[in-house]
Amino acid sequence: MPRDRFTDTRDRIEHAAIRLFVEKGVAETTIKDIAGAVGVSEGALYRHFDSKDELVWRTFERHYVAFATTLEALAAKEQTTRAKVAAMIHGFCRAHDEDPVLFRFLLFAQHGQLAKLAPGTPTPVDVMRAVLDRGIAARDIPAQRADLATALVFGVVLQPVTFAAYGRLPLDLGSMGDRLVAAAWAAVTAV
Amino acid sequence: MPRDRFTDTRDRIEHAAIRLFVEKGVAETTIKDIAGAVGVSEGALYRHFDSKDELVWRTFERHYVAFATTLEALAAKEQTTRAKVAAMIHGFCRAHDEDPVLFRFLLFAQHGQLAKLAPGTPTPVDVMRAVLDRGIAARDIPAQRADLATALVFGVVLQPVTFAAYGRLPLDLGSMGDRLVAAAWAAVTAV
Amino acid sequence: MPRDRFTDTRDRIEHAAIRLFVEKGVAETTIKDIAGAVGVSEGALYRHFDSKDELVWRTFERHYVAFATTLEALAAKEQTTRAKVAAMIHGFCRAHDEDPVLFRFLLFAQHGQLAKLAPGTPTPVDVMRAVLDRGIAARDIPAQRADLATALVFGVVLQPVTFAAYGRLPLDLGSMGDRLVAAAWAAVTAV
Amino acid sequence: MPRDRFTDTRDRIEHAAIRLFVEKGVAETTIKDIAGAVGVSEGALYRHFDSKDELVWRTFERHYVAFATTLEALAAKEQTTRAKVAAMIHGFCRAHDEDPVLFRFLLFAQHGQLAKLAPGTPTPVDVMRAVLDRGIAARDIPAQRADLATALVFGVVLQPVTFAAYGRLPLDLGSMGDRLVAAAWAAVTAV
DNA sequence: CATGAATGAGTTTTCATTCAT
DNA sequence: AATGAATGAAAACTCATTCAT
Repeated sequence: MPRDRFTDTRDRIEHAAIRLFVEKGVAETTIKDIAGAVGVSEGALYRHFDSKDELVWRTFERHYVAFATTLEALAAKEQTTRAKVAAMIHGFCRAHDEDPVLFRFLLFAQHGQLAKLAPGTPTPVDVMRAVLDRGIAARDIPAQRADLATALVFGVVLQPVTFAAYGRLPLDLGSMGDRLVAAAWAAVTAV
Repeated sequence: MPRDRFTDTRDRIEHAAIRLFVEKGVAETTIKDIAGAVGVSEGALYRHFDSKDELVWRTFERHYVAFATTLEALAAKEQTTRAKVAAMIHGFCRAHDEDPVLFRFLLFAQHGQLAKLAPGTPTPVDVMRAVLDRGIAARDIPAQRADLATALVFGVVLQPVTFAAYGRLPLDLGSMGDRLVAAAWAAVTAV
Repeated sequence: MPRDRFTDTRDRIEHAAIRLFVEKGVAETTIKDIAGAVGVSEGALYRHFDSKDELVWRTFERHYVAFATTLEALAAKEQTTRAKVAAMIHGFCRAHDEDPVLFRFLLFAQHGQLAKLAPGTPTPVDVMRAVLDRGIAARDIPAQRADLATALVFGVVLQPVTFAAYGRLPLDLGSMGDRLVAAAWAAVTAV
Repeated sequence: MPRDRFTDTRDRIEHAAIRLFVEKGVAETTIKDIAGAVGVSEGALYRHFDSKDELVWRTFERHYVAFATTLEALAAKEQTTRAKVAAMIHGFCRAHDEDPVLFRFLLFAQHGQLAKLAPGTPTPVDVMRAVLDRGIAARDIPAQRADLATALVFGVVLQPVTFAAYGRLPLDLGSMGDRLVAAAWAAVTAV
């Protein structure tokens, strides 16, 4: 039991923290809240994280970068621009549906954290932008500012996540995947 | 006259607060920060607002409701669904360009505040949703969940705001207004 | 009353802190101790000092530099090396006798603080060393390493302070001033 | 051989602790610091010492008393007061040069520990004072307060140690031994 | 004997809010 | 109305010590 408890205390902290961060907000979540949710003392958290800031940041960065990597792999598997975009959008939906709480954390906690990313770190935005940029160069997509195209695709995908978080849409974005792909592609090509 | 000075100070407080809220986050902004930015003492703020929470809430509510009202009026002036949506999107752009900081505050600071709105209060989301819902009923827009359609339009409009906040897009959304209308309409009709 | 209390709260904090630092040690003195001794809340201290470290450092630096300046002035008034040294030693005694607690703070709290002094800052050691160095150059004192001579004079003067702190010697060093001058001079010239 | 390893670990702990105590101060040195420096776990320290306080105290007392005993033996070998004082001062220098870090620990860490010494325990100060006291009685030294004479000798010897710790003097006091003897004797006889 | 996660009591620090002037 | 020192409650963080393995 100690091994098990030991091994995943860090994970349990991260899990509980993410959930609380999404529920109440990062600043509104105290170390006491997290410790209480995990069932350990407050001091125990500091064996696993140097500070609350570090807990937030490490958690954010790890999953954020991992997600960017996942998106990149999904895009790499496809040939056409549309297929790449579709694969990535389905990747967003899958990531969301697998762990909506984590996805919301990445979406809502960005503000303070994005600036801390090391300059060259690839982000989901970068990955999408690169695909769209090449699609524009290849004339798969009408000529336009790549950043705007990226914003349109992200908006089409992420706003439903926000609506789902507020209960305005169901939690399984997967079921809307094809629709979101169609909408995003239409938005991007509607010049 | 005292009224003027009072009003003026109150406005300056609100302005400074909004700016700081957007820059650092609501929880991360202290009364001291705001007082310092305005150039008054900390205690003086309490002549104008009962509490920090009230300052946040009042500021948010006032502008949020006003913006919903503006949107409603813009939509009412138009006849067709598309024209109503277009008018509202241009309304978003205008509101953003006139005061990007305020717009970001309304967009980003929502989390804690939205739940406080009195149940019946009309929000921008409600206004847009009503127009789209009627558009679906009138077959101006293909049959679909009105909430999803609303999310798509909001996503197309608000994500560029986020990108602008991060410097990925220029601050004048107005110049992209027609493009956003086309994109939003394409997204909504791309069933 | 408010004016008075207001004006010297900072001084009262410094006074109480110095006394406690000398009595129990800097690390062993808590903010609570200091606040309790002054009769204010713990939070109140932070209006006057940014942190405990800053309280220690500011207090140390201010008095340490002031004392160096005092010594310099005392030396400047005299012509001969011996007279300069004598004046400084009497300055030490006077400073000690006027406020033994402050003097001990400067003597005992040095360890952590000395390294923080800005590179060029003149210290009592520097002042004494400069006088002795010139004395050696002028052959008023036998040729020797100026640092050693400085150490000898400081040892002769400061060790009695330590003994006084432990109750082995009376608190009025002033009464031993001439003796200390004689001893220091003898030590320095006994090559 | 458990004994050897045990002893060895214990010594390594003591060594590392002393070094850290001198570098950062006793209160500023954590059990974690010491364990890290030794390369063992934190819990392991408690096999060798009951508590941090005990570690500090035991380490201090052992070396402090041993040094007093050494001084006493050195003095006992000599006949005249001057020879006794000279032998002791050379003993100080030798002790310092053999292990400057340990010597500094005994010198600087005293504050909290001196009061814990059992009332009759002979200290270096006592040993020196006894010799000087008898020297005064025998008129080898001019009549004066024995405590002051002791302070002068200690000051002449220990201040160079402090200067060496700060890099103002070289680490081998041995080379200055005769000079320090001459200075100390001059200081004491310069009534 | 060793490990190192966990504890828990303390310590420092923050900050919205109050209040005497 | 304005001031800003002071409060007090809560937050983040530290660390000697314990304990199950």
